[in-house]
Amino acid sequence: MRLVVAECAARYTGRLSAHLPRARRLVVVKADGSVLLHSDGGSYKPLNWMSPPCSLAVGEPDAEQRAAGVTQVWTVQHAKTDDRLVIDLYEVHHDSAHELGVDPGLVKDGVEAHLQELLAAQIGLLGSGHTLVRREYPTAIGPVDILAKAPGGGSVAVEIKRRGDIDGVEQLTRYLELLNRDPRLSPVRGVFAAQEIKPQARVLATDRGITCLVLDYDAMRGVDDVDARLF
Amino acid sequence: MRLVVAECAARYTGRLSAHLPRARRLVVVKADGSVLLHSDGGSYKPLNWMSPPCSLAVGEPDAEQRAAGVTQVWTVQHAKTDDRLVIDLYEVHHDSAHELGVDPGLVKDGVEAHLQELLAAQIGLLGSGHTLVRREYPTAIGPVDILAKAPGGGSVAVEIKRRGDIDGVEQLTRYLELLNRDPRLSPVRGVFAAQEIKPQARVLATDRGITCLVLDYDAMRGVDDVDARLF
DNA sequence: GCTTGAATATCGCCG
DNA sequence: CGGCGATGTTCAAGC
Repeated sequence: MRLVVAECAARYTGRLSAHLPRARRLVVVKADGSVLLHSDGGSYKPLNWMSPPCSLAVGEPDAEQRAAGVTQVWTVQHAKTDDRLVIDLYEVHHDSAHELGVDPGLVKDGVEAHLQELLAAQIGLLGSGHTLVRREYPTAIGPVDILAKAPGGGSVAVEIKRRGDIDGVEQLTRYLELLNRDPRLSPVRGVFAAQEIKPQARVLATDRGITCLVLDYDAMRGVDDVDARLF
Repeated sequence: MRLVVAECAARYTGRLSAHLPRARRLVVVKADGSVLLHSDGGSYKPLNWMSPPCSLAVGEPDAEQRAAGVTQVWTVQHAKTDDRLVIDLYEVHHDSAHELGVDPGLVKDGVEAHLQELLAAQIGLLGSGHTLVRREYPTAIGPVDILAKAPGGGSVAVEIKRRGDIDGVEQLTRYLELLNRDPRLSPVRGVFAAQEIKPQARVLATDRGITCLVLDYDAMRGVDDVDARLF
């Protein structure tokens, strides 16, 4: 990522034509070639930008531009469309480059985390007599969403998804294999819990002796709200 | 505007809950207090952000965070809602501040300018036999969008708008009054061209003997593309 | 000021 | 890869 703070003007052509009069701005050049032009206010949206895939060519100003103070002309061309962003750079106040690496990305823990929280609080949904051991029960291959004790002995491992797909069943299967090696927990039964369980996932789960549990998010929130009002 | 490149992790709560695992990112703090967290890829949208109005408070990490390597904790709180973004900063690789001043902002010369360009290239849309005199034909009260020669003698003045409103008809009327005083051009007929013409504008234009011409932007672009392919 | 609709929308899911 | 819907949407125009 390259960060440039400079006096600049820009012209964009693509779906529309637009231009930015000369002003001091932040120019961000990302590793994928995309470019953002940011002012010191507004929302997260840049004044102008070019989305990837695109390429940046640094050129020389012509005589007229040079006389006006332009030191560099950047042409950012989209690889697939004819979208083009041309930036005239005047005085450059800052210019630095940074290695950032690949980003793990944003994790939205909205619904899934909330479902885990709610199911832990309403552990009886697994069946009468179950007790919570803990959420995010650690194993060598990652934490299990919920681990509970079954009333008749043995344990229950729960994998929670917003949408229950085959991947989730596979994940739970790996956990179960590991957990069942632990004599303090064994036998460990599996519960695949989700707001919506795909037919293929249900077939696979059932075939492996895993119980499917469809979670009614609104109903669970309702119970939670009632609890909250009681205390 | 402050630019920080640092190892960081973040948590956002507001309309949803989300978190960013630790990674090296760009943190932009704008003059209005808004904050952007950018990775080295993706689109112009930040991984996470806080929109203005908001305030940034820099705090100390607690013992546990300090042991994990956190050096600063930034809390960005929205002024009107309970939206909050908390950023844990680990190693800081870059930190600089820049005065940018007020930005004049983006000027969209998109559709109207493009329509003028396209109509000039497809001047036959005014009727068979018309020839272009010039775009932006200068008058004492400003340039007329397009001036053309009519096949039977006389001229045609065209006012182009994206959305044709009464104001545009008034504008064209003023131009026509002026242009008709010029014996080299007279008689000058008026054409009011727009992607969409409001009923009131159409009534006024018709009443004044001005022709209304609805422009099909996509079709005109299509013709333009065909031309481009031929050359 | 509120409401409505477009956006260089972006983003994720589903077929 | 194309289509559809949601977005912490943002943004501008109309009323």
